[in-house]
Amino acid sequence: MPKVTAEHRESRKHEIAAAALRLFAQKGFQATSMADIIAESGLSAGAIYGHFKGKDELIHSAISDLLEVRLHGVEAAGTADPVAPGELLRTFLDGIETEVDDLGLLLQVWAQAALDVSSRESTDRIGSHLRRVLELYLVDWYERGLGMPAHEAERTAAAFASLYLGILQGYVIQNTIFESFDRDAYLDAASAVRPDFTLLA
Amino acid sequence: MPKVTAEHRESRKHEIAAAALRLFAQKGFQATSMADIIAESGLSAGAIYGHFKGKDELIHSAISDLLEVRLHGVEAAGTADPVAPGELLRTFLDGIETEVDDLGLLLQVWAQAALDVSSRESTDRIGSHLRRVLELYLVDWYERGLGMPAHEAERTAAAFASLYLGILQGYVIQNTIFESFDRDAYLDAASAVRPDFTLLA
DNA sequence: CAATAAAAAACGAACATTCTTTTTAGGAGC
DNA sequence: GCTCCTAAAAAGAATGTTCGTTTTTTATTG
Repeated sequence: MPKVTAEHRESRKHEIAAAALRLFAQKGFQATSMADIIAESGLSAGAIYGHFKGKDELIHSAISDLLEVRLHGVEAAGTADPVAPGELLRTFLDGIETEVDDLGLLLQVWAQAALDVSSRESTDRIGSHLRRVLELYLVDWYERGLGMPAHEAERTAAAFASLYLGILQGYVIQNTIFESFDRDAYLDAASAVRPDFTLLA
Repeated sequence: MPKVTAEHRESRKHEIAAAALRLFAQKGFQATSMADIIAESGLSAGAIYGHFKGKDELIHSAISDLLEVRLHGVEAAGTADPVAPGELLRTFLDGIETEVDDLGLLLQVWAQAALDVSSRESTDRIGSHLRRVLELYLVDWYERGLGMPAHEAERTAAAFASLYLGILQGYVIQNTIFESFDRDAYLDAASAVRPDFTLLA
């Protein structure tokens, strides 16, 4: 009686998903055919369908893999010293750019999230998590870095976490689409953002 | 109903493109079939193919229409008094949300722009234009609203225009994907952004 | 240690759809 | 007569999926 290590089976799934993601970054989800994925993975149709019920499941699984990686990258963070928002953004982006080899892939994921509920829930979950982590860093910075009172630091951080997340998303879009995008200038501007606390009361 | 004038022919094209855009917002570009578009437009296959060489041309034409509308909305702006950035963003978003009935459509366009050069060029052109307009408003605000010296106002505006554009893009993404997105909080935070001029020297 | 049996994984040609596009013949308004 | 359209059919290509077969892997037995 043969025994199958569940790990090996899982890693094969991730292998296929990784091959699929490479194509998704180039052609998008729908324009990537099963034949493409079969060729890129170096396997056969039957092999793929042994691991995934169909193309939809493969897409969702690939997206999950991608976002999960992102999530672990964020978890790994955490420092003793408060970090300035500008540096924080740079760290996040460095992480993303090493994990995701083509940032354009994120645009595909967001577009897909706009179309079906399941993708949207995954993306929402990871995005919200990312926002929370950002918020914690900001509280730390406003409190220990700028010397703000605790409850004021929390209020400001809560308000600005979404905004910084938006700035990150804007970076991804412009970096992918705009030919003459100046990453450093963008991040310099992001670093020069100061909350006007009087307006957040 | 049918007329002979070239305008009517053009307006019929826009009609078809508008019908297509409605579907693209729901299902994305590739998953929308010609049969879908034919049904939604209320016309026949022959009519559609009389106006467009094929699906690709229809997609690009529809995207162009969408972005062109956006461009005109921006052009229409221009006020005597300097406008605070926060209010500026609200005005822009109001414009976008009335012109584009489903913001998710923008996510589809950005994803498409990541995939093919032609879409990317269109999107880049419109985006850059939008950025320039933003920049002009910002110069005005920094100079006349905040009383900054001209050349400093220009430098600051140049640096921050991309950032504000990114904030807008982040709004679109989060508004589309995040279930519990708080639009007002996001825009309030955006309004509370103050450039730290010392960091932009 | 080899031989073997059984199960899992992989193959890949074939299949049934679905899709885009073209073509047909005809009708309505100017 | 000219243009724009309809309705339907169908060609031709591409797609997702299935399934009978073959290969590889694994545990057990002689």
